[in-house]
Amino acid sequence: MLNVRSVDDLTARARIRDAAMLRFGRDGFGAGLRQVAADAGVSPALVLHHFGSKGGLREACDRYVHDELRAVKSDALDRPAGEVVAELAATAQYAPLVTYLVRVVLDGGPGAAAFVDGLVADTAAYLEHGERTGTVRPTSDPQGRARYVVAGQLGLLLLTQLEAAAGRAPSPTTDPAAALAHITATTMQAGLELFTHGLLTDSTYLDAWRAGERTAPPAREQP
Amino acid sequence: MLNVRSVDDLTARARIRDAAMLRFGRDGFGAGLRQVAADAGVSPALVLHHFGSKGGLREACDRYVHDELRAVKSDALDRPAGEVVAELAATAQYAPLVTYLVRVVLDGGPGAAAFVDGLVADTAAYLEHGERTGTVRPTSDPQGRARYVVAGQLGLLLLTQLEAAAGRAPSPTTDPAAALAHITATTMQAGLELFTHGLLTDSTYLDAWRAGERTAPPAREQP
DNA sequence: GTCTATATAATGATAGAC
DNA sequence: GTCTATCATTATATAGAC
Repeated sequence: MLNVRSVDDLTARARIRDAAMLRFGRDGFGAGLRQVAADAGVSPALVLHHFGSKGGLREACDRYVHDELRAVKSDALDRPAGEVVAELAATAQYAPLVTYLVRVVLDGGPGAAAFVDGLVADTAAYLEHGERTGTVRPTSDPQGRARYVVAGQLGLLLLTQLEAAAGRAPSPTTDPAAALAHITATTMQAGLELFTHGLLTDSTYLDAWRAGERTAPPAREQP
Repeated sequence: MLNVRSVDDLTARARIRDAAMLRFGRDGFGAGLRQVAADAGVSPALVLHHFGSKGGLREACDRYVHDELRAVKSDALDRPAGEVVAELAATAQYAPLVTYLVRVVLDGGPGAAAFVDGLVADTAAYLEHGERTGTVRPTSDPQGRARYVVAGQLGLLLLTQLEAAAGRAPSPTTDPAAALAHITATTMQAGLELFTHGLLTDSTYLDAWRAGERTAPPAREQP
């Protein structure tokens, strides 16, 4: 686990960084330095004194998240990445960190692809471990499957954020625990069913795909 | 189908709108009016003359996409929404429209939630149709399942965009057909396997979840 | 309808006092 | 380290000529 610290005994630099993560996470990287400074209770000039430029501030946030995440990951090597992230997101202390991370992915910068690559690799490793212990089915395309699983989790995160923004679900930044409970309540059942039994009743589509290899599926009149 | 029109015989207003959709879709809504005007080959002032404000321009783009999509949808009522979107995305003429749509969702405005709601509803209806015809398994949570499927497709779209931005995959805006082919090649097999057989070997997790109802899954030592 | 020129506000960034 | 004051640039938006 990481250091649990009170809010007051942070250096101004750390306070600015935290404020930036929260503000960028909520509003995107279009948010202004003045806003970040106000959130941190300092002058705009101090932000640039500590981080040089807006880009520097952003990089500092990226580095911080990266380091924290690596610490958490080494603490949870045998668990699925999605679950660890979900647990983090439900912890008030780490929720802004996850929100920021989602924003980085949504923003689509160069760091985003690398981060997602890491998620896919972790997931692939975890699924392979499941295969060895017999709980996960073997697959002909481990990488593709891991990609699919990660994509699903990212999409779910995106959906949750949209619904929170529309006021239809608890906000992950305001009430992280409630937000996770909401995701769980609305998707766990369906997700487990899908992962247990699949969606289709038989393998005609899969067989057709395998037969035609790289051809479009028989799309026109059935799923 | 919709009107096929040449590029030249568009009114300036339409040319500006198209340029805006493309630019906003590529760069996000932070893109400036000057850039849009330059893309359309007009002066910045003309953009505001026609649309009043940047917000007005954005609303015009939203309306246009909404109308086009409704026309396409009425033309493909019995097909899965994801497939229709994928087909559109692969058509050079409509690719910018899809790119813009993805941007709207990523931006997370009020229209985004409504649009996703529509996708979920369509998917739920389509899956129910599949249940009736016997190709899709019944579920205890149709809405949740539709949400899950839509989330997966959104996540896949997001992943594709990230990889394209990182230069590791063909760009959906530059070469739409190649981009779709790439998605298909990298995920269709794994997706079909997942939808046909699921991911888990047995129903212990599902059973445990159903028994505990609304409790967290037995996460610690297996998927 | 379309332009040039301009107003006004906000942005990131700098200089220098304390 | 932290501030106030200010700069240069860009943003959206307006006024008015053609």
